[in-house]
Order: sequence, then structure tokens, then C-alpha cells
Amino acid sequence: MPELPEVEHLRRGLIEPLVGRRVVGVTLHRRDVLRCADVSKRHRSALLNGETVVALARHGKQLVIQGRERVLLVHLGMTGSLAHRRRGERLARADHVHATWRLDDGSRLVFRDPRRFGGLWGYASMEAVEAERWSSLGPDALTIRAPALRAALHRTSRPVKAALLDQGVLAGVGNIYADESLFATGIHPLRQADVVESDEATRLAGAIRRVLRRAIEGGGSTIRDYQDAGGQPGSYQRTHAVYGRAGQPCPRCCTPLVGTRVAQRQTVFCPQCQD
DNA sequence: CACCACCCCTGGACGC
DNA sequence: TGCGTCCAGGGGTGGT
Repeated sequence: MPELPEVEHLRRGLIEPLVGRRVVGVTLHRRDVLRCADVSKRHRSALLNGETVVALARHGKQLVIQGRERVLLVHLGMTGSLAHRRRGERLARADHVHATWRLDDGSRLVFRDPRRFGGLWGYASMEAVEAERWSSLGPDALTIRAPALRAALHRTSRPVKAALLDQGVLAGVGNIYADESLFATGIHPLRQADVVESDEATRLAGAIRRVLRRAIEGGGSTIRDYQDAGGQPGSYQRTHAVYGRAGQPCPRCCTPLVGTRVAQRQTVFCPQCQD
């Protein structure tokens, strides 16, 4: 399930194969996966046909492939993936492939998303993405600073985990890294966000940055589906302290970890270490 | 306005 | 083996 670390690892892995390459052909296998901001444009143009890729940008969990004239925003949702394959290299699975780009070196980029919670959005420019899309997102979680997090948490009485999952509060944290960051800071996921103390918010901001940075270095977390641009799984799932470990001993104090539900999400915490 | 439940979707796990 | 049921969750939406 791609959260910020998986999307950032993907972005870094796509720079070398994509930047400087020209898109010489696109196939949209499933039209409803492309949700164009500008519906008057034909889909080939929205999908960067004929464009040279100049950069890859990310905010939170959203990736943007920047062409010279247009840009394409990619959201992976739960099961989305972007795979780059050199000429002749095959995909592990070809079902649920919704879009394919052919590049001028004979390689191709493939968007696959079995559950279709993800999608593709065409925009005229980075400025349009920032104005129409990223303006409703909170600050990027990879660089979140304590004062900004403290202020955001202070504005809401929701459970702190619900606030962390809200992309308008903080962009990029999903279910895995919310639980891991709260455990690292000793904060109970159901604690009201506005009663998180200043020093706790400071430590939480640091934990979020550290957890995300280490997850990126580990190539992200692969629970079931996630693969990077080259088809490799991540390794950070081996480092998870609490996510997916309900009933197992807390790695710090050996108390059995407790599973519950917060904001419709499976949530695991240590009843001894987190309050 | 703030918050929350529901819904979209598919594949894998599990029970019988 | 096969079938039915449940569950995973990011994010939009509509209800409270």
C-alpha cells in the first residue's frame, strides 16, 4: 500500500529511466482511470504523448511526471504501481494494466492498479497542480517541522491518529507509518489531537521524519502488492514495530500489542508504552 | 464547520 | 477443490 516512502522510492527510481526521455506512444486501456482536469484535451495529450520528461515531483502520496508542455499526476491509491521495463523485459503480471507509455529508447512505463483506487490526472502545468490539487494538502510529512505539526494538531479534537491520516493536515502518512510514528513517540492513537503536549508534538514530528526517511532507505514496505519501478519489493516491513502485529509482544516491553479501529483503519498500539 | 460512516474495488485468507 | 464470506484501506461524498 503505497504511502509517502513507497512513492518517494518510486520517484527516485524513475528519474534515471524517465528524465530526458520522450514519450512516443501511449495506450489507455481503461478510460475511466484518466480523470482529466481539462476534459477538452484528448487523452493522448493528457498522457504526455510526444512530450519529453523533464522532472518528477512528489507531494505526500502524489507523484507528478513533468513534461515540457503538460504534466501528469499519478495517484497509486491502495494497489497502484508504475513499472519501468526495458525493451523486451516482461511484466510479472499483465492483468489490470490501465495505461502504457512507450519511450524513445524502446522501454516502456506501465500503470497497473487492480483495485482502481488510484488514477491519472492531466494538468497544464505544475502551477495548475499546485493550485488545483496540492493547495488542499497539508505540508509534506517528510519535512514536517514541529511548529507546523503542533499547530495542526491543536486545531482538532479528533483522535491524533485520525488527524495524522488526514491529508489536509499532513500529506503522505497512511495507516502503516501513522501507527509506527505514534508507537515511536509513546502516544496513544486515540488521544485527542488537541491535548498532545508541545514536547510530544515535537518528538512526533521528529519520529515521522525519521520513520519515513528510514522506510525510503529500505525501499518502502511491501505488505502484499507493492513493487518499485524495477519490480523489487521493499524491506521496511521487517522493521515494523507494531503495524500488523496485534497480539504479538511489544518490541520494547513485551506487553501484547492491542488491535483496534481508528478512523475506519486497523490500528495497533502498545497499551503499556502508549498513553 | 467538524467529524464520521459509508462506499468504491479486487484478491487473498479462511471456514466448511 | 470449490465456494462463500470477510477483510485490507485512500480518499471522496453525503449524512449527522
